[in-house]
Formats: sequence, structure tokens, C-alpha cells
Amino acid sequence: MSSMKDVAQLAHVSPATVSRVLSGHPSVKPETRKKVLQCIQKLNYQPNAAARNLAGGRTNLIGIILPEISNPFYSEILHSIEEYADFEGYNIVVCCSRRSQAKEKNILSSLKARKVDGIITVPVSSENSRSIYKKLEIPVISITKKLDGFSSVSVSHYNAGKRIARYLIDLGYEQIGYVGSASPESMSAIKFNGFMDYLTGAGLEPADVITSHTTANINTNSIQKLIRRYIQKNGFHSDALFACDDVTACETIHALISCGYKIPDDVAVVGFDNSLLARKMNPSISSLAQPLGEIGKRAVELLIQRINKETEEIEELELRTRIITRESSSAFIKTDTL
Amino acid sequence: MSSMKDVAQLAHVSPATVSRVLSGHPSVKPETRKKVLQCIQKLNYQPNAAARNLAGGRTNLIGIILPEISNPFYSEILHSIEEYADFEGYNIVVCCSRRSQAKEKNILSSLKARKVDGIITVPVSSENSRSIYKKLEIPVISITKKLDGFSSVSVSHYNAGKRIARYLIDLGYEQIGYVGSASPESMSAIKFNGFMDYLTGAGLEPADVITSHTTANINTNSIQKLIRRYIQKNGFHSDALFACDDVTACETIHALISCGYKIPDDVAVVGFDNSLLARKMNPSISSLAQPLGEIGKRAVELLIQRINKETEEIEELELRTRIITRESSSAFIKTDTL
DNA sequence: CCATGTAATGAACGCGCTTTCATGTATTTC
DNA sequence: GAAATACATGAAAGCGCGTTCATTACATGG
Repeated sequence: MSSMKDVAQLAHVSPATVSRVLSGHPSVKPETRKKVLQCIQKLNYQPNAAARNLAGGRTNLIGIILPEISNPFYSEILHSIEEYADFEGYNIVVCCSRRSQAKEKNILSSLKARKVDGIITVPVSSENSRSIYKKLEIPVISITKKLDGFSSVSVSHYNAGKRIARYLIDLGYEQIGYVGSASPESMSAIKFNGFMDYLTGAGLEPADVITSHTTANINTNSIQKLIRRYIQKNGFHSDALFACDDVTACETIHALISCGYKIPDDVAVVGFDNSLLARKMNPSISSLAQPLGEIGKRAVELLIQRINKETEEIEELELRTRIITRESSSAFIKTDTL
Repeated sequence: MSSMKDVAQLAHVSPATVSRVLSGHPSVKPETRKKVLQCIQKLNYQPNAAARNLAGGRTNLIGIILPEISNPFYSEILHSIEEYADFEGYNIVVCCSRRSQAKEKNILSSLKARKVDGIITVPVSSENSRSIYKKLEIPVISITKKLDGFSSVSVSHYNAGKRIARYLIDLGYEQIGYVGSASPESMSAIKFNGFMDYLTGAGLEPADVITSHTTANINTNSIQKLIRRYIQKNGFHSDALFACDDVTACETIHALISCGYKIPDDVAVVGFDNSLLARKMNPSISSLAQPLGEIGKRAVELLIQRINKETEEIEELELRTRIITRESSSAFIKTDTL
């Protein structure tokens, strides 16, 4: 691997001049610049990132911290982060917190040792995580959740919950229920609050509220069992259901079908996340879509602004959501429509 | 951020001794070691990764090159790579080639500049990519595909194709067809070959062969249209279908249902990948599972062996696949079974 | 008691780069 | 035409660490 010195020798200039050419310094004679660039080409020279960083520069590295990485929701965000970061000349080092505070802490210290220019994170806990991020002295953008004292990019889950309630009411349903997690740690509780507030604001009581305190696990059928048990015990009174995420919606539909209900004729179901599952299920699932691509892109944008010290202000971006109507909430939508 | 010098001063030793403590050098008096470790604690000292690397050490960084990152297939592999790499003390920098040779080349040069210790890659092309990887002089493991001259971790798509044919024949089907991509660039063509070879070996002709030259896109319904058009034109003769991947299987099922066929009573369908989709669809889809977690883990293992120069041999690992039976190929499996 | 060996440590160099600071040359100004 | 200014470049000092080599102190053997 050739170094700057090699280039300098070949071009009969000093290493300093090569460095100036590389960094686009103005006071280099055009002919010198040209000569140096040629030599760089010829030697296939590439500056050593470590040396560059050590000498006081950037790493052009940003750290990404996600709770899971195989979850389609996060992997889609990751995808757009990678795309935009790459576009801006940054590489990403991806870490998985597994929702563990301890892991998060380890990750942060290794990212700090790596001197990443900035961090985009889904903090494990909105409260407890705050202080460890604070004393990091590295630009941080929180995504998906707000993090007190930091810029963030997210959607309002409260408004989204309201929105789904309104959507179902506007569709003419009157017996509206909820299925999903109600654990205060998860965002679902907030969706549920918005949902309920709109419902009661419209003078309605929820027809069924089927909650569990664990998040829907992609690999089990716990939700199906939950629903069957609920129906056995309490009966079923809804003509429309809000499921707190697409996996839950999917499981819900399976359970309802197996109990003899027709979707959407007997019961309409709306999910949350607009994941692949929602698009491909049979019946396909109406779902509230978060702008995942935009979340990633905006996060990178905000982060780079901070890295370049173009701003000091804390910006809490709330992106718009939209509801995608599919078969599960409309008898008129047919399979071959997306 | 405190440096080694600070620690050295506080502990009344030289930086060299601190370095020795850090690297576990044997010739440090236990009491000295203890004192130094205390000072490291006290100052919350963390070695600077860049300096470390520059001074001739490892980066503890491995580069990952994937064609897509939001595809569940790859994101699950990525997940296990991250997990195992983290366990071994490595961070990963994740790059997306978007199946472009040019991009792949750029990525490689940036990874080289970063001095990553090794690379795990899904090469864009098994043939053309070879030479650029060769002149990299960095340990490389290819996953999912073989790459001539490098160790790899993959499954035999040919055998998998055979296996599916055998599976369907053993189940008693006789009119067996194929749906999916046939582009020679994709792995599907190889699956198809294995599938056909077994079929003809068993004295059977394929009942229907429905191919397109584009890969199934997650966001369109092109496969559904393809199938309907095929049936209109040629009729439909299969009692079992092999779909080259789960997305295709899913679309196929949608199309068949809309044409009035019952799954699996009229037609059985087997997919490939055993993705979330296969598990959650209605009906759930039988599918050939690749051991995604193991692919990631083994790749990291092989790579680290190479990084540590424990071996020079090229190892082409072929992992075992298995077929997961679900509703789409068995009338006896019910919804609530995984 | 001197020679040789061993254990523990420090001094100093270099990894490849960025960035002052100093130097030298060409251009401008009165 | 001398002084002041701008421009182009080089020399050299670190950035924080690993590592080699030298040094010291002490133990061992004859």
C-alpha cells in the first residue's frame, strides 16, 4: 500500500502539498495539483483512514444502534440510513443493543473509542439512556423515539392512534376494538392512548380491548392464543379492530378466521407499520405506514448538520404517517391491488 | 478524553508500561499492573482505536457487503454476523452493493482505506468480482455464493432444488410444476436445474414451468399477473408447485386462489427461504429453510481464523437445508402450528 | 566477588497524516 | 527601486499508540 510520501516523491513535492491537494486547499498551483493527482492515480493511492483521523480529522464513520436488526421495520430504516450516509461519504458501523441497557453502554464506549463522528440510535430507554448519551460528547440523533436533550426523528404514535380511530369511525364502524401490547415501555401504549382518546371524544366505548404485556414475538403464536382465549371467555363484540402492529394484525386475522369470522365482512382489521406482511398477507392488511425511508434520511441529514456544526439547536422532527387501505378493511379492494 | 500518557502519569509509570498492561504482556509486575488498571478505571480511559491501528495493530473492524439490506433474508444473516462479531470483539461496517459492480468496487476501496481486518461479502458476480477481491490482500469470506479462490459459506441450491422435487414426489404428487425466475445470474436457475434433474430422474415431466427473467420484486404484483396470464393461455396442469422463493410462493398462492384453486387441496405450493412471510401467510407456506443464523456465524468464524492466520486453506462450507412443512403442502397442518 | 542471566521498566522511534510556521519567490505599491 | 504584500511550498511538530532497544536492579552460578 503506497503512502503519501510515495506520492510526494513521485510528484517531486512535499507530503504537505499532497495533503493540500487532497483536502482541496486553495493555495496550490493548478499545475502542481494536476501533477499530484496524476501520481495519486498512478500509484492507486488511498489515504489511510486511521492516520487521517489520528491527525485530527474526521473518521467519516457514524455509529448506528438498533434494538434488533432482522426486524423488517428496523432493517428498512437501516437501509435508508446506509444509502444516504454512503451518499454523503460516510460509512456506518452497525450495532445491536438487544434492548439491553448494559449492551447499549458497551456499544457507546466502543463507538467512542472508534471516534465515530456521530451516532444515530434507537435508545433502549427514553429516560435511563439519556445520561450516558449526554456525557458522550458526540453528536447523537435519536430515531423512532424522542430522547430528551437530543434531536430526534420519529412519528407521533399518539396521533397515529387517533388517526386509526378516526379512520375506522369514518368508515362507518361503531364497535371498535383494540388488540396488542399495553406495556408502558412500548410505543403501543401511546398508540392506544391516542386511539382511546379519539374514540371517547367521538362518544364511543371500545368494543373489545385485548391486551398482553409482552410485545408480539415474531416466532410464536401467543397472540392467536390470547385472542381465542379472550373470545371464549368474553365473547366478541367488535366489527373493527386496531392491531398495534402488523405481526399482531396478522395473528389476529388468523385467529379470527379460525373462529369463523370473515375479514373484512364480519370484522375489519387495521395494522401498524405497513410491513411486507401487511402487503402480502391473505387477506392483505390495511396498515398505518411510517415513512421509514424518510426517517433514515432525515436522521442522517440532521446528524451531518450537527457534525458540521451548522446548528446547535435541538430539533424534534415528527414525520407524517398515512394509512394504507387494503383488503382487511375494505370489501372492495381486491387481492391484486397493492 | 484522556490518553495513555495521562494514565501513565497518574500511575507514575511510563506509557510503555500502560501499553503492556493493556496488551497483557507477561513481564509486568502484578502490583504495577494493578495500579495501572486502577488509574485506567479512574480516568475512564479508552485506547484510541485510530492510534492503535496506526501503530500497527488490528482495527477489530470487519466489512460486510450485502446486495440489499432490507431484504429479510440478508438482514437475518446480518443479524447473526453482528451477534457473533460482537462476541468476538469486532465491530462491523455495513455496506450495500445494490448488485452493482461499480458500487462494489468503491466499497472495497473504502474498506481497504479503513484497514478493516477482513470482509464478509455476497459478491455481485461470481466471475467478475473475483479479480477485484483478489488484489485486495485482505481476508475475504464469500457467503451465499461461492467465489473462486476464497472460502465461502453457502448452501447447495442445486441440491435444494432436488430436495424439493423429492419432497413433492414423496408426498405423492405427480403433476409438479415450477414458478419463478430463470435468469442465469440468479441462484434460482440453479435451484431449477436441481429440481428438473430430480424430476426427470424420477421419470417425470414438469407439469407447468412458469418463468420470468426478472427477480420477484417485493413491491409489485408482477408474479401474480404472470401466473394469471400463463393460466389463461396454457391452462394449468399441476397439483404441486415449487416457487423459487417465498415472495414468489406468496404471490403464486394469491393468484391461484383468485383463479379459484384451493391450497393445498387443489394445488400444493412449496417456497424457498422460510422467511417471515412463509410462516405468517394464510395459508402458511411450506418452505425450504437455509440456516441463515449459521451462515453468519460460520462466516465470522472462518474469517477470524484467517485474520489470525490460523489457516491458509480455502474452505467451501456447504450447510444443510431443511424443508419446513406448513399448510400449503399439507391439508393436515392447521393454522396455529408454526 | 565477578560474570552472566533474568525480570521490570523507560526512552525513543515510527505508523501516515494534518497543520502551523517559516521560507522563498513573484507581484504590487508609493 | 525599495518596501510591503500575496502566493506557493517545504520543514517539522504532533495525533496516541505499539514496539524495539537500552537500562537498571536483582538473583544465580562458579
